[in-house]
Amino acid sequence: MGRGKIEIKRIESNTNRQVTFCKRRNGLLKKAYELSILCDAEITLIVFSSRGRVYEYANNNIKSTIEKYRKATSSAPTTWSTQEVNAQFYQQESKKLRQQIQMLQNTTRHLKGEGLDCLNVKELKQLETRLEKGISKIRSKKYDAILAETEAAEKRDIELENEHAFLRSKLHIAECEREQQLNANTAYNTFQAYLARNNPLQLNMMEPIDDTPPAYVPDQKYSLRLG
Amino acid sequence: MGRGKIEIKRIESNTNRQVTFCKRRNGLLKKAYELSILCDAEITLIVFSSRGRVYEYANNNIKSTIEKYRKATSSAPTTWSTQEVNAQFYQQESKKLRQQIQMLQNTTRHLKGEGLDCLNVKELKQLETRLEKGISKIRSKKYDAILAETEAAEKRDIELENEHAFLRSKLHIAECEREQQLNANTAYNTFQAYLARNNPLQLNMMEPIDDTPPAYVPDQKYSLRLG
DNA sequence: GGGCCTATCTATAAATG
DNA sequence: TCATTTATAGATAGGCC
Repeated sequence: MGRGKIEIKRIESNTNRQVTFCKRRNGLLKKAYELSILCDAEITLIVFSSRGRVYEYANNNIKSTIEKYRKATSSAPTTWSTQEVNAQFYQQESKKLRQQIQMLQNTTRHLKGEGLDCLNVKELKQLETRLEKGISKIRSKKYDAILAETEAAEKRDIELENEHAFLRSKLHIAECEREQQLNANTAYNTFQAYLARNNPLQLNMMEPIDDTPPAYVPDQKYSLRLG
Repeated sequence: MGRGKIEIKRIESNTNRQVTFCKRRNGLLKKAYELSILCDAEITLIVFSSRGRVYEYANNNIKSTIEKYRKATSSAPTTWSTQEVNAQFYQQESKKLRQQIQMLQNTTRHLKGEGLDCLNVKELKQLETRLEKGISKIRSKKYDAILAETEAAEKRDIELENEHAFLRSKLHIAECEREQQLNANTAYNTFQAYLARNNPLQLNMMEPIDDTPPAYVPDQKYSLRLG
């Protein structure tokens, strides 16, 4: 139906295919709707376009229709849905894991000395032996660990002591330098006082005096003496 | 398309509805097929007749298409199938259980004195204390068990001894009776010999002699003595 | 503007009452 | 079966990101 008859095979032209998809999809959905109404049928129609877009028609709940279809076709119950298989698998897995946990808990309880009533003398002796082995291993490991920690602490002590000594020597040097500077300053001040008392022309008295001592104090002294 | 236009509403005539269903269903399936071919679309079509018969078209695996649809529409993940919920639940359960097993195995290993490298001195000490407590409990239980077993053995000994004594006394009585009988027999034989030597009439000598002694030997003796 | 989708028009094929 | 209704091919335009 259309301007010409067409062969039922994939339409090569992208545009034509796209347009035809749109038209025929609408037609299909409409016909599905009409059939469901006219004949009281339950219909689910799912269409994926080639680019992955999804269109659907369902006159009823789509999931319930799918479930109904599953039941209707599962007379051969060999095919399980992924979810069903998963559920079963993990259910069994859980069961096994729970059993394993039971056993492990029993073992742990016994090793902690609990729930021993079900054991006889022989089993108690075996348990005791095992615990003795364990405790000896633990003590050995503890000894190693203590040794290691002690060594680490000693090493840290030594390092600290070294650093301490280094800092002390540095401080000593700094103090010495400070003292030298103080001595120098004292000499300079003495010289200034001397100038104030003995310079009749008041030379240099108006110059600002900053904290840093003049670089060549001795030269000044000498030059003054020579002058 | 047909001899007359029809209104889209449920066809009341059963026969007409049936015929229309058959025709339109085939038409729908055909159109679905054509669309899937012409436009390279993935289509699943499920139709239930009002009498419960199922018809379907799917150019691809119907289950995989349905799964694809689920995923495509599960941007609103409010509706999960029972199987999906189950699978998820048990999957999480398995995960948790596996973690629990991991922890238990670690604990057990530590209690056995294995895999201790990850522990520090404090943890090792705690472990040691715990093991010591365990071992003392086990020893106490072992002591109790040994005691119980010893007591049971002693009790059994006593019972055996009692039984032994009882048997011995019974045997003693039996031996006494036997001896008395032997003595009685000796007296009888002596008497017979006496008869043989002193009885001129050979009275009673031809009587058979059986092993069982006569019931009243003493009386015979006395009677003979008196005679 | 460009790619993708849909609507409109019309002649004709297809569906179906 | 077949008259008649419907669907739609082809071409093109409109709308939306």
